[in-house]
Formats: sequence, C-alpha cells, structure tokens
Amino acid sequence: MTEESIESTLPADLTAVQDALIDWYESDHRSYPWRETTDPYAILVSEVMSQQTQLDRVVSAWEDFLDEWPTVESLAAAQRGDVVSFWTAHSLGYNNRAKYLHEAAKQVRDDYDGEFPETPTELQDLMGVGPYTANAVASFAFNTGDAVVDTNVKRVLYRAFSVPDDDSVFKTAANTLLADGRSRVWNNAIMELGGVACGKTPRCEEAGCPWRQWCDAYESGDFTAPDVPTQPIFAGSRRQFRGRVIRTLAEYEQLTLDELGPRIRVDYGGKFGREWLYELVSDLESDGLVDITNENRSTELESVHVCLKRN
DNA sequence: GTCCCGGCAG
DNA sequence: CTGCCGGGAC
Repeated sequence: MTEESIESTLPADLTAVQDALIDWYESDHRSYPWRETTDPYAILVSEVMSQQTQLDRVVSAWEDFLDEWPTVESLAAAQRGDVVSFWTAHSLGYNNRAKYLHEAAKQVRDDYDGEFPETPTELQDLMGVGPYTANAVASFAFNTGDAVVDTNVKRVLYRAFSVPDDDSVFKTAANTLLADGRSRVWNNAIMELGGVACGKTPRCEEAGCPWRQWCDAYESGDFTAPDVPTQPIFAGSRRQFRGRVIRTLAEYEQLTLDELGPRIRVDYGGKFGREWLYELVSDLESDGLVDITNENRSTELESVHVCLKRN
C-alpha cells in the first residue's frame, strides 16, 4: 500500500482525531509509576519488563529493581548472575531480557560515556532494544520518538481505520497519525486506548472511546483483530525447564548435574538424565546465563558443575 | 487454554 | 523469515 492510499484510509481531519485521543488520555488514564518520570534508564527498565509481562505485575518488580540498581552506572557494575536472579525471583520470565538489560547498561557506560542516547536509531544499538522499545524510550524520556507499533497499536489501527495487516503499513500509518512533536503523550495515549478501550473485547462505551465517530469497527460492528500467533504450550516445555534451572541455581553457589536434575524434574534419570540436562544447560551457557565447569577435566558428565553466570 | 506495551539468532 | 524465549492471572 502506498503512502497516498494510507492517507486516504485515515480520517481527513487528522488534527481532530489526534486532539480527541490526547484529551481522552489526559482527562483520565491508568496510573503507573514510570509515567511519572523522564529518566531514560528507569523507563528502559519498565519497557523491557513489560514486553511480555502484564503491567500490573511489573509495578512492584520495577520498584524493587530501581531500589537495587537506582542508576545505569549501578546496574552496569552489577554481576550478571545477580540481575538474572532478581529477574527470576520476581517471575519476570524470559531471563535473556535480564542479560540484555545488564548489557545495555554496560553499553551506555562504555560506548556512550554514561549518557543515554536520545534518538531511536542510537537507542536501537543497545542490547535488547528493538524498534518498539527504542521509540518508547525516546518518546517517554525525551519526547523525540517516532510512533510505537505494538500489538495494541496494530489492533487499534486495524479496527478503527481498516489499516491492512502488514507491518510496514502499520508503521507508516502510525507515523502519519502521530501528533507532531508530541510523541510522549501520543504513544502513551494510543497504547492506553488499545489496553483500556480497544482490547480483544472492545469496551467502546464503558471506556468512552474518543474515536467512535471515526471508527470503522464501531460503525460496522466487526471487531475482528489481526491474528496474534498463539504460543506453544508452556507446561512441560523446554522453556519451563530452563526457567527451573535458573531458579534453582539462584539458590546455590554451584551444583553438579545430578544435584540439579532432581530439582528440575521429579523423573530425572533415564531418558531425562545427565545427557538431557547437559544439553539444556549448554544452551543456557550459549545464551550467557550460566557457567559450566569441569574441574577434573574428565570427559564424564558426572564431574560437571553448573552455576549462574558470574559476569 | 489464552492473554500479556518484542527481540534475537540462525 | 522462522523458531525460540517464562510465567502468573484469568
């Protein structure tokens, strides 16, 4: 779809659409502590935490994290294992993101002289920071971001203005709609709309959706949303056992495979014995989350020790 | 079972 | 472009 046809998809009076949403957001919205700061470090922490975790669960973890590592310098100086332990202890999932956050802090210290980059392009150089997070941090910390495009934004644009389900088109449409020079309030507002008024089950009236007069879905009654890939079953998955390994290692200095195994699965042994566990922890080592040592230089898996990555 | 403010590695 | 990555709440 060309840019001209995107503009014809959007309402003619963009200013009215923008003002309506911004007014709606500013008059009332959910209160989150990271919306009260412009510290890019604190905002990055909140964005990484909320990539796949519900906001209500992020609040206390975010507060504890900043209590532990108040500044980007303090996080950069931390041991990776401590950051990963924190992540697991707070049930934040995806331990790789703890590693990314720690690495990003070190990048700010080493590559940016301790000063956070302020443009989306530079922010994307940071580990774990992709297009969404770069624009979110740039917007909320510096008000210099482009439009964020997450599943909320896609759903809203798809329903309200019949923007086709195509990432590059979503991006163009979102940026066309972005209120110039107001990315901070705008990106907050459009995601708030997707979270509060235009979720999977729409709540147009209850939330007082400000876009009802322009909304295609509201007019047609068809609230179909773009397909979101369904996640594979978690119970019994590889991910679950990885998580258990990290959670267990957070409690001990180091463990042998046979000490670790029974704490990971009750049926440790046989088909799911040392070889199985060694393969699992080897991947965790490749991910930079654990260290594997074999002090006797033995070829036997019996003498293998595992611990959280020190640094 | 489904949802939740993505990003990385191959 | 595809597969992978945790876990709690409902």
